[in-house]
Amino acid sequence: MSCRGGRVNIGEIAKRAGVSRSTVSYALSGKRAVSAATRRRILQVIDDVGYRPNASARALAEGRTRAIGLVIPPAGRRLTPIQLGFVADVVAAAGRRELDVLLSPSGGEHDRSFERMVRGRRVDGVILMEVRLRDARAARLRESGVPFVAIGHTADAATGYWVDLDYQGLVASCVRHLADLGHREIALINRPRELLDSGYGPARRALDGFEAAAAARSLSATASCCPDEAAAGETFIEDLLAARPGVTGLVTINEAALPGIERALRRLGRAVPRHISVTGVVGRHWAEEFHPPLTAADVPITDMAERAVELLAERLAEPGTPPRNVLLAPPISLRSSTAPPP
Amino acid sequence: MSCRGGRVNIGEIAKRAGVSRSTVSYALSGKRAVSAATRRRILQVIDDVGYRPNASARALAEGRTRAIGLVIPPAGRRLTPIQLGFVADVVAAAGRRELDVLLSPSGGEHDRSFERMVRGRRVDGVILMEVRLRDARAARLRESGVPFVAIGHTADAATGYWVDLDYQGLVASCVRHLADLGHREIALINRPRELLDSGYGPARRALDGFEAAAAARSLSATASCCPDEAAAGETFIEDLLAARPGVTGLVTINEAALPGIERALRRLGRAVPRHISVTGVVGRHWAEEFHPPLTAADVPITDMAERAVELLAERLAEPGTPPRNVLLAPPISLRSSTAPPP
DNA sequence: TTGTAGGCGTTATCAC
DNA sequence: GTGATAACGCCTACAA
Repeated sequence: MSCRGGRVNIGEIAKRAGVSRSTVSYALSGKRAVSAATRRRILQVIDDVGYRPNASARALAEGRTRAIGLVIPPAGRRLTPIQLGFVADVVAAAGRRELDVLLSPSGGEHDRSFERMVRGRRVDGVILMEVRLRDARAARLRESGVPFVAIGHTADAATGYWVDLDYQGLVASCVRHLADLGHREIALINRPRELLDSGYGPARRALDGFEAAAAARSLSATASCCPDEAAAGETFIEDLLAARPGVTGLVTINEAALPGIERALRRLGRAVPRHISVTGVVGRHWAEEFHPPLTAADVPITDMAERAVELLAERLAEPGTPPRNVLLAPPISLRSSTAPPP
Repeated sequence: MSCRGGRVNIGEIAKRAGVSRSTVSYALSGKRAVSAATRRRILQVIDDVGYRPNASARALAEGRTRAIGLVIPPAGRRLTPIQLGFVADVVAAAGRRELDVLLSPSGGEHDRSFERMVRGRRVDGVILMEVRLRDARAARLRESGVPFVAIGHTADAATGYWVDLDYQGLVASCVRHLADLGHREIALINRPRELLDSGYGPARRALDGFEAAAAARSLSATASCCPDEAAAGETFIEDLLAARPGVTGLVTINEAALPGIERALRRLGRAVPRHISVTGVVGRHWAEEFHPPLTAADVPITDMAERAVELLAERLAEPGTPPRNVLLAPPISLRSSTAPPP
């Protein structure tokens, strides 16, 4: 294809190929038969001048943009590596389906871009990250009639499209794993309190799963929240072990606190897994960086991104179909951070 | 504004307000005087039905999309937290200017989305992350005539718009800082070798700055590359100190290796900064998470994002102006990881 | 197999 | 101050 990316439009191609504009259009879309000869000629010209249909014009005519929106938490709140990897994976998955991705931070009061996307029909559908049990953005999308897939589910789970991780089941599995090893006193290191209080699903359900499983096995269990930071993880462990020195098993869904947890345990002379076992649900990368590598359920972000895009694409293709959703429960990868208590 | 986000277009608003479509348009854009009364009436209707101009139609008519593209490194290569924070910051900065952001991974062979963006006129301009000294994507944009701002500069620095960090100067400052403290034997921990070899500017210029400054102060200096991973940082330190036990000063621009560096130093019994000093150029977060907090130049991602969007917006507004660029040199934040050598 | 023509929703140029 | 009306570039009946 040549250099001049100038102002070539379909009419120009038609003229050069000696056909009508519709023929060019059909040669490209394949929605009507075009003789092999003309098609070849047209494609040749297109390749020569480096033509590509104008996306805006196409969107206007077709009534769809071939783009999806990805609503991310606002920039202020630092994104966790998991969330950020997810963004990249969504873009990749969408790209495979010839969909472009428009990013919109939201949740703060900069919902301007959110509104632009939604009302301005800039996108055909939306993937909504980090959904709360009751979520204003989800409500907004619903009332605007914009198809969307939520990452995490809302309170009315049955009525929408979503992809989520089975935090409840996974955390319960972790608890049972510890119980099976003989642990009697365990603790949950949850995400920050604000998240839990605002009805953030994973935090909520992790807590539920933890408490239920601990009760079922009659373990002595404490659950508390911890800010998403290494430093916070450090003081968390100090405080925890000061208050409850008998704890021998830790379950965490707070990956960002992990480095601090590791540091504190080492400093306090608690070897993992000899003195204390650690497990939970965290990004694979974090599990592997922990010392010793963490026995944990790895958050399958690439899967989640792929499924979310798939669901959305499906929903766009077949608007009528009943809601579908996906609850992922990745296996717990056995590494070396758990063992029987001392 | 009301709920029905349906198919309202400007004609519908015009009808309800009892005016022509153009009047509605002008009431919104302000490009023509509209009497206070009609304007009020129109805005009232718009607010009632929740109308927003269709972005595609507007783009087609105006000849610009009010969207910019952000070209990120492909998903495969894990994005560093700095890069990821940058994405969020760009989106925020663009949002402030009523610009939407389209994401496109590139560099791998998924250049389809890149081409879609560029040739399909989906965006008015592009921000190109992580530019190489000689960069195919930059060349492509240039020949397509798409305005862009590069993060990092290409070999022909003078001819383009870019925003970059003065790695050369910053690393040199770090070296001089160590020299001033009395260090005589230092080492540079650079980004991965592939990046250096492929002409990745920061790696290249960090090396240059390091060698020049070390030579100027007649320090004994080694520079090597290290993969972007904690584990790699760990073995890096082991190898380095085995080979050159006399090293007392470390300069790094590899933030991802930092946790490993910290672990290795601790395990080898080298206290920071008593036995060994550490400094460099890394994301603020990483500097603060290091123990003890790192004396280092903090990569000013928010600034860089803001300036990049600003430059691009300017370039879009005034196509004729000569290239502008910004070389940021943030101060080195004094924390507590450097001291005179033992 | 191919061409003609109308429409998608805006903005912008004329008139009045 | 305001209203018609022609682009913008593409898609897609409807004809031929």
